[in-house]
Amino acid sequence: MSTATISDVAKLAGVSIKTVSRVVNREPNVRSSTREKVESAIAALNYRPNKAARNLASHHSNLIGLIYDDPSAYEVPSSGYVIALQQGALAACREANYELLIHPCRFQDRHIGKELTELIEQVRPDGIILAAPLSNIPRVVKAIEATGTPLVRISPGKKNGGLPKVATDDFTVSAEMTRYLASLGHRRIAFIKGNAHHRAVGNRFRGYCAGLEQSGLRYSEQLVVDGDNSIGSGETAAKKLLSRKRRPTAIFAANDDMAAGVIRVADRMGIKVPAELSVAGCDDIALAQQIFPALTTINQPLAAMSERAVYSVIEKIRTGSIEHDNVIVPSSIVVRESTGPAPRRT
Amino acid sequence: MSTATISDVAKLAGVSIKTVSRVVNREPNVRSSTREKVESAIAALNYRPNKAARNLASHHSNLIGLIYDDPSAYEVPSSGYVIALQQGALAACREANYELLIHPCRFQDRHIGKELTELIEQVRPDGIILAAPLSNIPRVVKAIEATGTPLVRISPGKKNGGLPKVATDDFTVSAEMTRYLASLGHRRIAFIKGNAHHRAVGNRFRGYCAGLEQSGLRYSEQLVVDGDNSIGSGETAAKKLLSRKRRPTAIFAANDDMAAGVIRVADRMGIKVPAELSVAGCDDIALAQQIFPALTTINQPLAAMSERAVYSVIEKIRTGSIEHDNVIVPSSIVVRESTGPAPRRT
DNA sequence: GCAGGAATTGAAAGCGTTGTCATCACGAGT
DNA sequence: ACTCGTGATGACAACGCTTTCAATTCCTGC
Repeated sequence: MSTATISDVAKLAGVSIKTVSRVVNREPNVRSSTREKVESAIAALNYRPNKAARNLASHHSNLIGLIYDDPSAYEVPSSGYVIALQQGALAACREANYELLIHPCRFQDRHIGKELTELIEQVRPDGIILAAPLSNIPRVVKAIEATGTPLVRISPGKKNGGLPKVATDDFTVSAEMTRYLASLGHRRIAFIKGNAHHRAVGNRFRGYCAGLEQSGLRYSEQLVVDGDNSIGSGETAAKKLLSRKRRPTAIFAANDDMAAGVIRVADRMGIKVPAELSVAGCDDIALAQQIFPALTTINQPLAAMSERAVYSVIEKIRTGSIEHDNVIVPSSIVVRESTGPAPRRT
Repeated sequence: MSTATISDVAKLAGVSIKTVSRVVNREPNVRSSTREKVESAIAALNYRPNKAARNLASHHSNLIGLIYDDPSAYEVPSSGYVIALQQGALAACREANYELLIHPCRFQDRHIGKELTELIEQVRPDGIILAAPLSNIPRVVKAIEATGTPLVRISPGKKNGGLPKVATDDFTVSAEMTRYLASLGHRRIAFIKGNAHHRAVGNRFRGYCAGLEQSGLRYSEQLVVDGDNSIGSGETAAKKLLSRKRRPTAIFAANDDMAAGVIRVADRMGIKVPAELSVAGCDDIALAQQIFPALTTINQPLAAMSERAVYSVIEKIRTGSIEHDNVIVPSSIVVRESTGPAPRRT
């Protein structure tokens, strides 16, 4: 009884294979008595449709590709990012009866365009989810677009054509974080910018600016430093900021790694967090709750985003278009131990 | 020119489709002039074999399933484990031209057996890699075995039938770590056991015992405490050990999380690491190099193990058996900052 | 120059579905 | 009763490849 085929079922149920196919695919126009006969035959034979045959006949692969920046390319891989991404995508795929194919790749690689083209032509996924920061790399996006495969991007920084995407409102929530810091009494709130390649860096910075204004604070170039998203760059930036005569009482970094760097430097300089300095990050990576003091940050609903992205791409596959092609998933600030009231005296 | 098929290539090259098939599959007995004709036709048409058709005709799915414990089921997910696992498996799959299908699942789930059976019957992967700690759960292993799909387990604790596996020699390297600590002058080396479900916990403990003996130290029940692999349990164990009148000068924990807990507690108690207390862990997770002081630990070559596992399972698929069905991947101790010479006075 | 065997090639039959279209049965409308 | 329309069902041709086995070609040795 290795594997029953559709014709075995048809024979047992006394109908044609087409009718079995109709039942299996939940197509209409099958008398309920017939449906029952077929269903019991399916149960009796433990029949499972053969995916390969189905794919061949229907010209679909039933595969969704999830493409993301390879975390193992880095010294200290931020694997939580990928896991969350996979989790959401897997949940959606399971629900919709698709298979998920993962494809980590390195965007520094010069041949990444060709690599992706090859991959897509060989595997022929029905749809593709492209995660940040790859969703920001034009040659990556273009290579995928050129294959004609439905594509949904996650957190693409810049807008690009009418390509469907799923993102968070970095601007609004960064402003919220800034206002939160201001509400704690901080007047000198510094900002560490991130690597221009990653995420919606610009939006975070603009949110910071807006938050200052909304809190009646003046923007000062003195309080803004560049970083590149690494812990090390956070340390460098912190050293610069904290060695000023009138140092900031709060530092808001565009990602958690840089915020962790800030905390490390403050510790070395003997500056107490949060008593003398409040530190806030962005992304809520696992590290955020592992360091001491635990980091106040902005959560990044990655799983929710990838789940929505999969739903969107499936909608595109099935209907040929996407109703909401610019989904915004809400994010919020997560208050932990690294932020507190501004110190009394400066 | 949507997609060229094998007959398009055959027509252009002036041969039969069977010959094209031979060239594509690198079969022998094709005249090199013929091969060249076919190859240039393939290039001209940008032909890619259709996987679905190929799978249907050959009764293979070209899929390897990687099944592992779902990290997002935990509070603080140890995602590095999964990423490393995926990395090795992906590398091997890419090389052998297989697709990798990932399937995280929760072993606490009572229906996990049925879930896996369903998965395998529907997707029909050609082979399966089962990672620890799932590789230790009898009902999981049995469910997969029952489907008849080739299976290779990673780090199964207990032996089980002649099932092929890939593992590290936890016993030997744990003994090595213990000897290393002894060589630093430590006489009272404590051990924190791990959760009995995870990994080859017994082997680590036995390695510790052997290491003591090899160093001429006496085993003492006083120095062994139970843990459950969590940071919290490491803290609890550390409190117990460090509040003794003659406290240990070194603590070797069966995993890194517990070792991190030890360091945290030592910090709170004002015990300097490594000056007054050496701490060693096991697994070399990302956290190990992020905490301060960076943790001396035992590396776990997860990527190498999953890569070997995939090669083994493919061997099984192709030849029907596996020559080396018990691969041992070497692991070694990684000395960082958390261990040092034993303090002079006790 | 020819038998014999190995190397090379091809024709045709699947593989297990879905898609297309024809057919059939059954009521409603007249 | 008779036609029409609609819902229900089936026959059969794809889908693009591998497999099987027969046919052809090419050598080799005598």
